[in-house]
Amino acid sequence: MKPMEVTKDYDPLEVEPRWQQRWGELDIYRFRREDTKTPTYVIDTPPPYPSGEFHMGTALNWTYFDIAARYKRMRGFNVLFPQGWDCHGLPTEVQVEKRYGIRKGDLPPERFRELCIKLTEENIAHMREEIKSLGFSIDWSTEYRTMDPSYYSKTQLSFVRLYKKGLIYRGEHPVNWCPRCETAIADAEVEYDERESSLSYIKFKIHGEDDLLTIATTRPEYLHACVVVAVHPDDERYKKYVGKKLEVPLFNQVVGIIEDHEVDPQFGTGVVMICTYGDKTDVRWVKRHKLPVVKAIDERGRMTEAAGKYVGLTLVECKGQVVEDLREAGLLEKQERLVQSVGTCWRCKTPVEILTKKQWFMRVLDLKDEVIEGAKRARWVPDYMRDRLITWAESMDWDWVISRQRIFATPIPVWYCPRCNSPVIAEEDQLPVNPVMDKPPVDKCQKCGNDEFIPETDVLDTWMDSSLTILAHAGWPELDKRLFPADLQPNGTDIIRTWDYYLLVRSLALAGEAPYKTVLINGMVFGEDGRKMSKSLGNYVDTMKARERYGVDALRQWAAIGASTGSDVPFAWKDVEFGYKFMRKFWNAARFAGSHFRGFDVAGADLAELGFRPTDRWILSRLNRLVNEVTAYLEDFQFNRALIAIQTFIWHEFCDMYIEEAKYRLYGGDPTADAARYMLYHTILTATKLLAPFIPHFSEEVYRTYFAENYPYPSVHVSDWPVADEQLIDEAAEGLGELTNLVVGAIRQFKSERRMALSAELPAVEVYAADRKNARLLAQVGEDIRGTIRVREFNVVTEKPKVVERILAVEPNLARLGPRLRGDTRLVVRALEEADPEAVAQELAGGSVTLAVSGKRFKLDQEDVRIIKETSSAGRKVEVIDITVPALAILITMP
RNA sequence: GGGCCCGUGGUCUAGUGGUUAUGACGCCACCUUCACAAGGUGGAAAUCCCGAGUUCGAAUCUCGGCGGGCCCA
Repeated sequence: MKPMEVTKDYDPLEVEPRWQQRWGELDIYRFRREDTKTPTYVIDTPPPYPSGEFHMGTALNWTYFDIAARYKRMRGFNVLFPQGWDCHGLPTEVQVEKRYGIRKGDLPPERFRELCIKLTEENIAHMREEIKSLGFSIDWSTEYRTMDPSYYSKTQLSFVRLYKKGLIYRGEHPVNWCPRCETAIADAEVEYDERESSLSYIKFKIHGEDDLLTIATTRPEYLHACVVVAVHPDDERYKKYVGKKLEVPLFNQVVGIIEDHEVDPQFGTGVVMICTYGDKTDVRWVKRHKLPVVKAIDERGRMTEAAGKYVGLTLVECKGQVVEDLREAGLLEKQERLVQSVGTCWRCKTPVEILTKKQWFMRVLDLKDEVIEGAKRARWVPDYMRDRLITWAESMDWDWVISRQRIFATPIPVWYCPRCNSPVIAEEDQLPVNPVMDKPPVDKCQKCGNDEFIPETDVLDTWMDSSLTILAHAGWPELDKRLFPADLQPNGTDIIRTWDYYLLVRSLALAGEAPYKTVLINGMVFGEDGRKMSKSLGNYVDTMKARERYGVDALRQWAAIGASTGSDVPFAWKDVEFGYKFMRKFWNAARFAGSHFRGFDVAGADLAELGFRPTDRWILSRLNRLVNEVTAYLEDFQFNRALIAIQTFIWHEFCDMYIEEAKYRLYGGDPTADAARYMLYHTILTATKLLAPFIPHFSEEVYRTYFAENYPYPSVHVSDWPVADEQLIDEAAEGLGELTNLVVGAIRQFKSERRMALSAELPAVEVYAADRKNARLLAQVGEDIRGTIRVREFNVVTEKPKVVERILAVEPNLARLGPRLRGDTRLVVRALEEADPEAVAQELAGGSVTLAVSGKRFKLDQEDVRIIKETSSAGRKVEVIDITVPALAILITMP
C-alpha cells in the first residue's frame, strides 16, 4: 500500500488476519535448534487443559508470554515459545459420559479412552484456532499433547526413574477420596466451600460409672469409627476424666480419653471425638497417638460392616438415621446450626472423605528443603509471590498421592505378582507401556517364581504429565543444557502451588536442578462486576467477543495495561476501546508523517546539515529517554508502565506538541523542514518498534507501509530493538522544549477561553520574562512559538512592559529546606506565610533573605524558595497571560 | 484459622518519603482545526478506608482496626 492511499481509520479486523497468515508463511517464530551460536531464551508455557474454551485469563497469561517472547526476539535471542496441551483429566471423562449418556464403567477402558481422545482433539482444534486468531508468536512446530505416547512415555520414564531412586513408593495411607468419582485426589484438587451443617451434642456414658460426658461433632455418621475422645490439656473442666474410658452410644465400643493441644476448648463442649477418618486432623491425631483405624466407609461412601445395622447406607442417610436413633435413646442433647468450610472435589463438588487405600506416592516431603532453596534462588515477578510457594512447601504434611482411579490418564507402568504382591516395574526400553495390554518385562516373579501377573489399573495424576514440560522441551532424558533450566516460567497466581511447585519438585528429583530462572506471575481476570470472571457468575466475556469489535491488539493493550504485573485485572470494554483509540491516533499521526517524509532520503541525509531546531532536539531527547525507559520496564516485566510510557509519549508529546510545532516548517517551505521530516520518520519508526511486542499486528502494518523497503528485515518482529543514543539525551534541550510547550499551551488555552479557533491568527505576542536566562531561551524558540500559534509578530523582552507586577507569595522549597533545617522547617514555613511577600522578594533580589523566628535567624537564598508573581495589564489594548513558574507574562495584542 | 495482596475523583487505575497526586471512562463548556470530531482545548469532580506512630515532611514506612481479593487449612 502506498502512503497516498492509506486509510483514515485503522481497521484491525482487516489487518490482523492478514499478518497472522503472513507470519505463518514466513515462519519467523520457529526456534532454531540447529543454531548453536545465538543465545537462547526459553519460555515454558503452561499447557492449557483442552476444555474447549479459551478463557480471558488465558488470554492475559498468553499476552504476557507473547510480549516477553517478541521483546526477547527483537533483542536478538533465539526464543523458544512452545505450545502444548495438558490432556488427561477427569473433566474430559465427565464430558464424554455426558455426551454419550454413559458411565465410564459401561465400556472397555480402551474404548472409553478413544472417546476421550476424540473429544480432546475436537476441543484442541477449537482452542488452537482461537490462539492463532489472537496472534501469539508461538512456534507451532513444538506443539505437544500429553495424551500422545511420545509424551506420556516420558511421564512413565520419570515414574520408573523416580521409583529406582526410591522417591516413589506404594503405601497404605489416608487419601482424599471423592466418593462420587471414586478416586483419590491430591490436596491441590480439594476445593473448600462454605456449607451449612449441624453440630450435634452427643452424650457418652463413662465406662463403669453413671456419669455422662457430652461431646460435640459435625460427623455423627462416623460414630462407629470413633477410636478415642480428646480434650485440651489445660481444660480444667475435663482434667478429672483423662485416663477414663467412655462408651460410644449406639455402638458401645469402649474408647479412651486423651489430651491433645490441637483440641479447641471453645468449640462445642471442648470434647471431641476422633474418628478414622472424619477429617485431616483425625489423621494427625491417629498418627500422633498411634490409634487404631476403623474402615468406616467404602469407596462409594457407603457404610461398611463396621457400622453394624447401618451398613450400606450413604453418609447422608446414615447421619440422619444415627441422629434419629440418638434422639430416641435420649442421648442427643441438642443440635446447632453451623457454617463450616468443607473440602469438596474440585470437579463435582461432592464433599471429600478420607480413606486409607493402597496408593502410589512421590516422596516430596524429603525434598522440602531443596524445593524451598530452589524457590528462593529463582527470580519472582512480583517478588512476594515467592512466599506463596515457600509457605506451601513448608506446610505440606503428606506426600504427593500420584495414583488416580481413572481411565483417561497415563498408565502406571507396573504389574503385580498375585501370589506375593511384589510389584514389577516396567523396563525403560519398553516404554510407553499399558500394563493392561502389555506384558511385564520378566517371565517369573523375582521373589516367588510365580509366572502370572496382574496389571496395575490405576493411572497417574495429570500433574505427573504436566510437571515434565520443561524437561520434555529440553529433550530429557538427554538434556539440552541450552534449554534447561528455562529462562521464564509464566503463569497465574492460582497455580503457584500446583504447577510451579510440581515442576520444581520433579526437576529437582529427576535432574537435580531447579527448572526455571524467573517466574512471572499474572493475576486473575475479573469481570466488569469486580468478581473473578467465570461462566457461573454470569460475568464471562468470550475472547472471541472481546476481539471482534476492536481487534486483538486492542485486547492485548487491556491485558498489558490493566494492572501492574501480578495484580488481578478487571476486564473493561473501555480499556479495550482506549487501546483501539490509541492505535487510531498513532495511525493518523503516521499517515500525516508519512505524507511528509515520503520521498525524503533518510539514509542519505547528513544530520549535521539538516539544521535541527530546539523542538527537534527536545523530541529526540525524549525519544531516546523513552527507549531506555521502555527497555528497563520490559526487562522488569512491568508491561503496564512500558506501554503507558509509550502511549503518553506518542499522544501527548509527539502528536499534541511536536507535530503541531513542526507543521509551520513542513507547510511553509522552511529551510529546516528536512530536519522535521527526519524527526517524523525516526520517531514513528522507533515508536513502532517499541510497540511491536504489545501490538504486533498494528506495528507490522505501520512498519510495512512506511519503513520495510529501507531495511532487510522481513518483519518488524525480527528487526532490531531500538538502542538509545545517550549523547542525544539532553537536559538542556528538554528544558527548552518544555518552555516552548508551556508558552504554546498557554496561548492555546487563552484562545480556547476566548472561544477563538486555535488556528486564529494573532497580530502580536510579547513575552516578558523576568529572568534573563529564560528570556534568552525564549528567543531561541521564538520562531517555533510564532509558527505554531500563528502570530504575526513575536517578541521576547526583559524590560518590564507596561504591566503591574505583584508578588503573591514566596513559597518554601521543602526538598531543600527540610533536610537542612529538620525540626525548624515548620518555623520557616510559618514565617514565609506571615511575611510580606513583596518585602521578602525585594530583599531576596539582593541575593538572600534572613528571617527571624522564635529567636532564631534563618538565611535563605534564591534556590530555597519560589516566588509566585502575578502580572496584569496596564492600559494597553492587550490581554495578559500570567505564568507563575517560571515567571512569565505573555502580552497578546488582540486582532 | 493461616499466608500473601489490595483499599486513591462517580467507576476503574498509576504512583514504595518532598512543593499543585497519574491516567482512562463518564460528566460539563468551547473549538470544523490544513493526520485524527471515534479529534482538540479547557473545566468540575479525591478527608489517597479509619486511628495511632516514625519523620522536618507520609498516599508511600510501622502498628492496630475496618473492608475486599487470591491461595490454602
